Amino acid sequence: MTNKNTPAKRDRILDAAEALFAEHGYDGVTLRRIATRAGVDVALANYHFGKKLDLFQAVFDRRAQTLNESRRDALHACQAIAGDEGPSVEQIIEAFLRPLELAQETGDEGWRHYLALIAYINNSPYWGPRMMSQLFDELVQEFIQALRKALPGARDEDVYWCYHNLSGALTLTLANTGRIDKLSRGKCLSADFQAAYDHMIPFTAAGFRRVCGQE
Amino acid sequence: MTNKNTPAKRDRILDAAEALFAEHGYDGVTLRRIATRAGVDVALANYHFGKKLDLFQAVFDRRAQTLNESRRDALHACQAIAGDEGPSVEQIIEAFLRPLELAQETGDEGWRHYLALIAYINNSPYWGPRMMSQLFDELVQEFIQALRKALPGARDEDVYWCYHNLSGALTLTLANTGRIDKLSRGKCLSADFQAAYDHMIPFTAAGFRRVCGQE
DNA sequence: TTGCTAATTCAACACCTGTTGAATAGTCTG
DNA sequence: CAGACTATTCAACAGGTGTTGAATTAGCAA
Repeated sequence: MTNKNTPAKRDRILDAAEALFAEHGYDGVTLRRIATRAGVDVALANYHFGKKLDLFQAVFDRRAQTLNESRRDALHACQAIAGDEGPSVEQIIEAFLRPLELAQETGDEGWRHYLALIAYINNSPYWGPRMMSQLFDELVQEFIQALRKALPGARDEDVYWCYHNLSGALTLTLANTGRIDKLSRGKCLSADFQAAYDHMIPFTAAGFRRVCGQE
Repeated sequence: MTNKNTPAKRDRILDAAEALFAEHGYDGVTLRRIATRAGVDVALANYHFGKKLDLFQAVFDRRAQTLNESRRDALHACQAIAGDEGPSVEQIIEAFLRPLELAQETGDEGWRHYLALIAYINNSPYWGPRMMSQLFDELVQEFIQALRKALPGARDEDVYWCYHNLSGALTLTLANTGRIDKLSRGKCLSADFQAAYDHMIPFTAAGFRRVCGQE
């Protein structure tokens, strides 16, 4: 009988690469380090995924669909409840953020690493433009569309700049650098994602309303 | 006579390293690429700065004092104008952000690269905790102190989480990834820092007020 | 068992990495 | 001019890099 306690080596490679890429970036990680962490020979990564860049892409792809689905479900759910006039800014942002919190709280470290990887890619002038759009833009546009409806009369560019601020606050949260821990001398913990979102939602919602003239 | 049109090679190394580190990160840049861009032999970086890590630190250090001074001046100036009750949240955030805009608009590309480098470091789970505090925490605490005064009765942790959101929005702006250009189909340009700050100031100020119960 | 195929390891390649010590050129002082 | 010191290049090192083809093992069908 095959041992199903430890995941297959292919998955262990993805897990190891995910964690290491998230912390050190693409160039900061060596295939040998990934292989060692996965308990596997170097050549196996190549056999399963091809070049290093393809492995990077595979890690990035793996959880994207799941994440998009739960976010889309959350958006549609709050739209269904809200009825004709549509959900409020707060409800939309909540649908945008809470699925991430849920993923982070599963006890599965993989999701935490994956979201930190997204933060790395999104903040990188090199990777950001190359990789983010292909997987996330379509859904983001849906959220922005919903926000526009919740902010009648808002100028398009204002909505985009507001989303940019939201995206930045989220990105730094996902990166999970522990800097707020030091600044606040332990009063805030960057690993406490619930607290982060509890503050981020009213913070950004108020920003949207103010900039888009709805107060 | 020595040619003072082209800067000394030592400075050219710093400039090249600054630009490349900002775009590709520490591990994504090779000393040979830096040397080539600077028009200089590989060994010269070592002669002037020692190890690669020391060069990285030297790049990070070079403009920090200048930046901190202009930010501190801006804060003290708005405090002097405001008098006893202190400046408003908007004025404090303005003092926090505008010096960056000025640096970015000098035509000197160096400052743009430097601020992108800060974004890279700040968002990195590896470098962030190791490098940000030493140069920037003292002044940041001064700003947070001013914000506390402008938000009487606010809970400390709320102020820190709000600052975290501000810091995230700023970081993504400095990274200058061009993603908002694509999302907005050209309506917004991530290179347009003035527009970014014009939106970020009211956005984050409204967030502070809402979360800290001042509305 | 014998095959067959996919999964995995082994061994090695050509190349690139950061770093260094010696050699050369440049600059200023006396 | 000689001398001294700094700045810069040259040449090379030991070790690490991604990648590959052949060899080995495991899993399963007939």
